Amino acid sequence: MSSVPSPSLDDERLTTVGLLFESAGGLRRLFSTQREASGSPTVQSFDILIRLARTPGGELRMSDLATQASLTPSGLTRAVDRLEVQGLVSRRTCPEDRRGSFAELTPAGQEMMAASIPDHLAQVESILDELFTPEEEVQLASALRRIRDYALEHNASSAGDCGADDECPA
Amino acid sequence: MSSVPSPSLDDERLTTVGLLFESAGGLRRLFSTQREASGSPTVQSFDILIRLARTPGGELRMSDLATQASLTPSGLTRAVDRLEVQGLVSRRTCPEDRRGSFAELTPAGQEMMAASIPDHLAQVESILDELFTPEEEVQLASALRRIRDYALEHNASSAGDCGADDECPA
DNA sequence: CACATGTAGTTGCACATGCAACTATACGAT
DNA sequence: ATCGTATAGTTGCATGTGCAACTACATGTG
Repeated sequence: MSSVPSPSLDDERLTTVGLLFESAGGLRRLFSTQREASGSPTVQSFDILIRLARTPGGELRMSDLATQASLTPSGLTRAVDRLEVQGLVSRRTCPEDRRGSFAELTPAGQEMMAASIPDHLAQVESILDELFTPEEEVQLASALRRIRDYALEHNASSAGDCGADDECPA
Repeated sequence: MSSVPSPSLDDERLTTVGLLFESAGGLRRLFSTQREASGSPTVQSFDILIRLARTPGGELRMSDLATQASLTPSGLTRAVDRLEVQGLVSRRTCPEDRRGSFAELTPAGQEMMAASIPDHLAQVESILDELFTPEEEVQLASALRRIRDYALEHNASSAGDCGADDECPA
């Protein structure tokens, strides 16, 4: 019991999980590099901005945004603070529930995203096209969605609600 | 051009990338929660420890470890510092290249991992078994591996070498 | 209505991380 | 041998993040 017996240490499952972290981290870094070159916002900012841009109404509740961006409420507050200082995002108090706020892109934020997204999309497409067939892409997305939903459910704070971006087009 | 025209904003590719980040982040949080309960080390520490534990010789070059853990050399130095203070890891200067160091588990670190891994593995298995068929699991691992390798190659610093854990059993 | 309980978001503080600059060692050319 | 360049790893500094405590509002119960 004193020398790691490596019984199932090389279990494929651990590898899979390790790969998930590595691939996400690696991709994040990759985007980061490319983004620096473009003078665009930081990756974590971009991750927030793009989720706002992709939301039909252009605005999202702080808590939903936090979930989607894998941030705690605290982390999101600061992140939105920064974006607000940069003039890319603004807060709007929710009329029906005055505790809550919406975050929405300002016109400047919309312009910024309109300018940044094409490059990002091109990079993403280039990567996925090189690595996967369309069919594999669908399978991958499906698998990842299952993991995300599982995590959402089990990290559960206000689960069951509507934490998912893609399932919640309304 | 001033109002995000959402031309291809809902492109499935962006969703896939978003899902990758969300699933990794969600899973990380999930492990974090469970780990807290067990009094085990932090998730990021655990990520480092498990990669050491799973390496045949039980030791890894700092730079390789940094790559695998998605950390910069700087970040890894601090992380290993902390683990060294806790007595779980020790540094060993590489005899052939006195610039480099190996990080290796101390006996205490080995015990800690031997105690922690079963729980972790059980959790991972429970998740994967619930979400995927064995076949899907293989496909997922393959897809993630391709992404990781792509990122490794294109983030390239000392690529071509041997940055991958699974391909490099030696 | 008054009060207890729950939820959305924000702030203090501690910590982990990245970037840039630095040290020490290795490798190649003259 | 000596020098110049490249690589492995470490440190100063600034920043981003999480946790816990807090405020403001909402909702249910008497």
